[in-house]
Parts: sequence; structure tokens; C-alpha cells
Amino acid sequence: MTEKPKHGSAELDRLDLKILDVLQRDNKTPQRTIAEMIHLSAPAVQRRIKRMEEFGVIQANVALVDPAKVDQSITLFVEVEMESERAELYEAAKRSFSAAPEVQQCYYVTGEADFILIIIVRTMPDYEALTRKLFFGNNNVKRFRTFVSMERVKVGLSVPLE
Amino acid sequence: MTEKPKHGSAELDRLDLKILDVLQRDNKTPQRTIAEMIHLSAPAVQRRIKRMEEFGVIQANVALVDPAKVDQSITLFVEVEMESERAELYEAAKRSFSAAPEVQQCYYVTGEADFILIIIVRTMPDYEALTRKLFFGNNNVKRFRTFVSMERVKVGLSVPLE
DNA sequence: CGTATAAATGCAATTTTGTTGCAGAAAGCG
DNA sequence: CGCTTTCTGCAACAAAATTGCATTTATACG
Repeated sequence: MTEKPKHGSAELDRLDLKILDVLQRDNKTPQRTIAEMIHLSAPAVQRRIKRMEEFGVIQANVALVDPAKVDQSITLFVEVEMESERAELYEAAKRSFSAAPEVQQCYYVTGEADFILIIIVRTMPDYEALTRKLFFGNNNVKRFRTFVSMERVKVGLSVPLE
Repeated sequence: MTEKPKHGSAELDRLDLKILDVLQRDNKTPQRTIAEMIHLSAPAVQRRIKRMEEFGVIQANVALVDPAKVDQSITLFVEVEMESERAELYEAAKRSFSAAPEVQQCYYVTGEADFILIIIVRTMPDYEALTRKLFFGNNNVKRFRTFVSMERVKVGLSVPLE
């Protein structure tokens, strides 16, 4: 038709990207509205969204909550350095970090650290207790370095879609 | 009624927190479904959600996109250290960082760094170009340290709701 | 080059979900 | 106590999402 369509494969065309662009900002945008934006019908938009969800392009649809409004006002960054590089110990650490609700994000990285964590807590004593559980309680953690966030300048999980 | 209600203030009761808990996971959950979970009527749930949106407790409703599925597969962490501490220069830096779509998150922190950025790019040359624009192009940036993410162990913006 | 096949689309009907008006119940307050 | 405010549920309503179906478009292939 007008745009380059996609066949059996997982390809996303310009219209799909535009849909994602909208949904990344506000996934409550009516399909009709999106349809008008990209000159498609609502059902077409709906099918594309469904397809992208099935394909995992869209991983989840979530509400973003302001931590401060629920009294979870302290954001922390932690660089964690591990002692041993044994795979099983890494996996155990990953599971441990992932399981903690205070750990909002956890990345395994290269460089001077092994993991980088983003943590949200209500109070510093809460953080202290968490470090005891996650780091001191894990004797494969060699050391960790904490940064305290003073301002959340930009927060989101939007992926750039050129 | 059954639960501790809220009056003029911004207080969130147990039911509000439960609603947030659901919406943080899947904001497409029908209000009727949530209503059943917490033993309320759908309109009651709808009003609570509306109120929390107006109050800013719910900041946004978004779709989470898998970066890899749109060929944006490199996640980077950058600790940025600034030269001068003059407020206006900080503000300028914040604006510059925030304006870049590749910068997914930006936090102003205490400690050995001033800013921590989470960046998503398609290729390393893209990152190189970005550093030139954001860091080398800003002569108030003293130095920056990059970590490359090898695995996104846990990614989200969920706030712990005890 | 035309024909067969697969894929995507639009429209209209249907279903599901969200929204609103209103009367009644619960909680705070003088 | 009785008044006021705030919620709530129910039922009607509006809006949005979803489905079936015929048609158009694109790709593959003879």
C-alpha cells in the first residue's frame, strides 16, 4: 500500500515505529487517535499493537508512579564489585538482587564494576538494612560504592526510535 | 467503609496502594478486574485512579519497549564529573542531557560523580558521537566514566509499595 | 508478465471497558 | 446529635476495543 509493509518476518515498518513512539509516551491514547495520526484504520492499529505485544517488542504496559508521592523518596545507585567470577555465584547474585523489590533496576556491566543497581527506599536506615542483606550477607561481594540521587533529572524507559 | 478512607488530603489508603500495585505491573487491567480484587465497584476504582493521576501519584501510562527489538541494543552507564559547580552550568548540563533522546535516564547525584546517565544507542560509533556532543562539546565536563551493560538483569520503574 | 498465495486493510457490527448521574451510607466535625 | 463532606454502588450511557468479512495490495512463482 502506501507504506512498506512487513511479511512473515519481525520487521517493523515506519508505521509500527510511529505507534511505538506514541505508546511509549501514553499507552492510553485511543487507537482511533493513533489511526488518524498515521492514516490507518483503528483495527489496523489494533492488530499492529497486538502483533508487537506478541512479538515482545512491547514488553509491558505500566503506570509510572512517583516515588515521592508514596514516601519512597530516596533513589540510590550502587556499583557492585564481585569477588569471584564463577558463573554460579553471579547467577545467585542476580537472583538475589532481582528478588528485592527495592531494586528497581539491575544491570550486569563491564568495567570497574560488575553490577549496577538502582535502588529505591524510604529511609537511609532502610537502605542500610538492605545493604546488609544484599551485600554484606553475600560474601562474594568484594565491595560496593553508593551514590545518592539528589534529583531525578530525567526518568523513563523510552527507547529512542529514529 | 471497610477500609480507612481518605479525606481532603493526599493520603493513599491500602486500596489505593493495591491499585497502584496492579497498575505498575499492567495498566491495561480492566477496572472491573481490579474492583473484584479489592472488593470495590468499578466506578470506585475508576475515581481513585483518576484522583491519583490528578495528584501526580501516577505520572504516566506507558508501553515498555524492548530496545533489542528495535535494534537499540547497547545500554551504557556514564558517571559524569563536572568542572565548575556553578548552578547555571549545572542547569545547562541538565537541559542538554535531558534533551537527548538517547539519554533514557539522568540523575544528579552526590559522591564522586555529579551526574549518572543511562544511555541507549544502536552502535558504539553512535555512542562516540553522542559523547562528543554531550561531553566533549561541554567544556564544563571534567571527565566521565562509562560502563557497558552486558545484561539487563532487571529493568523497570516500579516503586516498592509496602 | 500474469496468476496464485499470503498478508494487511477498511468497514460495520459486536463486545468490552470506561464514565457519569444520582441516591444512599460512612466518617469527620461542631 | 445533626450537619457536612466524602465515598460508595447501581444503573444508564458513552467510548473504546475487538471481530468477521469482503477487498485491496504485495510478494512469490510459474
